[in-house]
Amino acid sequence: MTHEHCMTTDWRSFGPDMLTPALRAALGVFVREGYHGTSIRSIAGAAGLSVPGLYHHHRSKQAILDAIVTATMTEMLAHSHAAEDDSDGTARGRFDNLVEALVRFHMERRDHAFLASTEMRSMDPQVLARHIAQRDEQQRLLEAAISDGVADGSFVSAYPADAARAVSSLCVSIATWYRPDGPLTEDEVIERHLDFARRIVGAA
Amino acid sequence: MTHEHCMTTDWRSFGPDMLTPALRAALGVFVREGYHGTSIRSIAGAAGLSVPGLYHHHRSKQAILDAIVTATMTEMLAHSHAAEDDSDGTARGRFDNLVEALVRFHMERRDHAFLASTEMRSMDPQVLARHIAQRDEQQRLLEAAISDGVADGSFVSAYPADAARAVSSLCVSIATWYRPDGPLTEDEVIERHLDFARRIVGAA
Amino acid sequence: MTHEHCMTTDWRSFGPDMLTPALRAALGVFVREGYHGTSIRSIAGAAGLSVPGLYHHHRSKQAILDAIVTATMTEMLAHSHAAEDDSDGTARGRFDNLVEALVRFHMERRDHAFLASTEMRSMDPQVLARHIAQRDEQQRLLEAAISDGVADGSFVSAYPADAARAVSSLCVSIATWYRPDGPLTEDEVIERHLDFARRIVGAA
Amino acid sequence: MTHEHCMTTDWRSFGPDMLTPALRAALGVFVREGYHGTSIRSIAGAAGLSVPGLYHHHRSKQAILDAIVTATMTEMLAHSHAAEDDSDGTARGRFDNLVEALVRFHMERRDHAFLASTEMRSMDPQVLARHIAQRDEQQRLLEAAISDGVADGSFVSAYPADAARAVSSLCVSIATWYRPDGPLTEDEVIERHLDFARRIVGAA
DNA sequence: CATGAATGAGGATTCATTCAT
DNA sequence: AATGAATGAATCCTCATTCAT
Repeated sequence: MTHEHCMTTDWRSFGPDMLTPALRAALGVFVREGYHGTSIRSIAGAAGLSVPGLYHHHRSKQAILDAIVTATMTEMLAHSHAAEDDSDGTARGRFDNLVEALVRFHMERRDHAFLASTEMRSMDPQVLARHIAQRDEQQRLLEAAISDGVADGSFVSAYPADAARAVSSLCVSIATWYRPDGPLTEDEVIERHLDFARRIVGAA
Repeated sequence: MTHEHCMTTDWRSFGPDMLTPALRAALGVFVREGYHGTSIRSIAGAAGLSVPGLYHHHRSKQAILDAIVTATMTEMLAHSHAAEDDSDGTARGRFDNLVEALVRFHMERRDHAFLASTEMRSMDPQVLARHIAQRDEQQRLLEAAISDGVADGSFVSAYPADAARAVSSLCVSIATWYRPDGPLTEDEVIERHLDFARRIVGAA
Repeated sequence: MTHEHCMTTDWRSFGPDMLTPALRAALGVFVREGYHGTSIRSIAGAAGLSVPGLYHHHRSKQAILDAIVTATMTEMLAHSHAAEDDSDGTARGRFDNLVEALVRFHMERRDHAFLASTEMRSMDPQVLARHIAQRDEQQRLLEAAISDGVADGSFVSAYPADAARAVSSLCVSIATWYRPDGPLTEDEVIERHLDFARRIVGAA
Repeated sequence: MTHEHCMTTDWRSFGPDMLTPALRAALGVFVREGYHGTSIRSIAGAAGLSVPGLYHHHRSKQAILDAIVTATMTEMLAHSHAAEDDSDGTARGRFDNLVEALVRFHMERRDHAFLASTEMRSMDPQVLARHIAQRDEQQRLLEAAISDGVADGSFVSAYPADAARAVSSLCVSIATWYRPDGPLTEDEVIERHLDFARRIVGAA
């Protein structure tokens, strides 16, 4: 299965994110205090910048949120596409890779994913619209793999769309509780959630 | 299975919640704008009170959040206990009823549950501690049913604790997307999520 | 020396003041927190009354201050007049008694005197005017005794009015530091300040 | 008598104080209305600043009080030390200079001194502690001069510590009534209070 | 890019006071 | 006289944002 997306083989590994230091600092504060609980001054402080210095890089607080969320969703989609492209092309292969990519992303980009799923109500309409569009694209990948699997008999589900949402919700929720220094290794989390996901779709 | 809990048969039905009008108004604004995005003025406005009128009933914004969250978690636990008490006592019966109770609660008390799971970072340490204690009690009910089911062969799961968290996350996420006027009826949501939950724990 | 004032022989002894319990409670809070730093609610609390209960007795916060200050100054003047009436009528005798009365008053009615001298800037013009009138009457008693003493050679002072103010200031300042449980007994304080006062006016 | 203190010869003259315009404006309002009776808005208005403009310079209302009081006490101590250093070293010389310095300070820095002695109950514990420490240092200078004078026979007093407090109170009270446009010139006030002070300590 | 200064608008909270009961 | 409920105005302080340097 080939595609126009890059990163075909690298979707399992995560380097540093694509955020500028200022955005990374903002992310940390946003996650800890919430968007509205965060002041521009505390972002600037965390970034080691003066307030006007921060404004030199970003037009507004909302633009900072936008930049983080967009970069996050873009990276998540890139990993998902790469994972699917890297699969054997079967419904089961695509599903497994998509789930693994989602699980990995919500561990490796825990804060990013948490912010994106948690601050939707703080996004300006335009920003929110773009975010939802990207989230929906992600959702469609999963739904397609499940529907195809149901069609060819690999999966057994009476309501594939709901199953897709359930699997997706499950993966997203990982960002809520996973800690790198917690009791579970990354591989254990992947293994268990792949198991849960396969069960939800009734994989043989 | 009988118990000291009340509401033994009523756990499937939900009347109006136990919130005062002011708290109910606050809940609405909190859900729409977030705790920090909500001003006391807008709460008072939504409640049809003047600002000092609101303060007459509640000591602070945080106390309002506390009152809502505590009432919510208390009601959720009451329903869960009643559901379990109302079961046939088998692991499967207890699990089914607990899941159904959770699903119902996250539909019928969508805003309440959404707020409780979404504003943990806005809670003062003391409030947060009580919230977590109640959430943990809920989680233990589910875990016990699953573990018992695994022990007696009703369920098949290599990691019951993680399965309990997965089922719980799934139910909680319902509050994120369910709408009473959406495409799915309550009964459909219950049926499908019971199905997902049973699959996750490998019910026969 | 006889006069129309009562309490001729009792000016050395102080029973409970003439304040109602509510006013006494208010006095305590005013002294501790200052007039503007004190809320009606804290006065009501200290008095064991509800807020409307307090308003039943007193028209406003300012009326409370007025009642305390007026009662205080009236009592002080009564003691001063009684002390003078009780003297042998000589300049020296009147001066000694007046100073002793002042010193006693600023120890026995410490809070009252402290408030009266400290919250002049918080008094409404009308209240302030009455307060100043009473303070001036007090001052005149002292000045007259000193002037008479200078005239008859009992005292030696080139500027009796300034000496009167100095003696008065000295007595008033006692309310700032004197504590009943402090190192000095009342009699010691009286003895020493009588000494200082006599020296200031150059008593033989 | 030489010392490490500066201003050895200048202790009789007062230029503009060391306060910033904002602090000077605050001082005026504080003296007129009292600390608790003064709003940040009125300080900002008096200073020709917006409210946040004022906060740009000072962290809080209490910090403004602190800055004024600390500057005041520091200047008073500097003048007292300089006055003592400038004396002939005898108990009488030191006493005279200290009293003159105190009297001058309470005329030239009337508002400053009035605020410092009047708003002690409005100071936060930390601020209050520093203020008291500086006030005590001032008091010790006076006490030492008096004790030395009693020891060498220059003064006659049975209770030097109380005499020191009396002299000090007398000087402080000047800030309460002195007005530059009043009936007494500075020199007259100095002359008279030096006379009172010397009499209190029984100077020959 | 940093600094320092500035601001209108708004944040949560409390004020003195009133009134129906 | 007490209670509970209410309120307009004001409290201290912080917000996101801007501009001159």
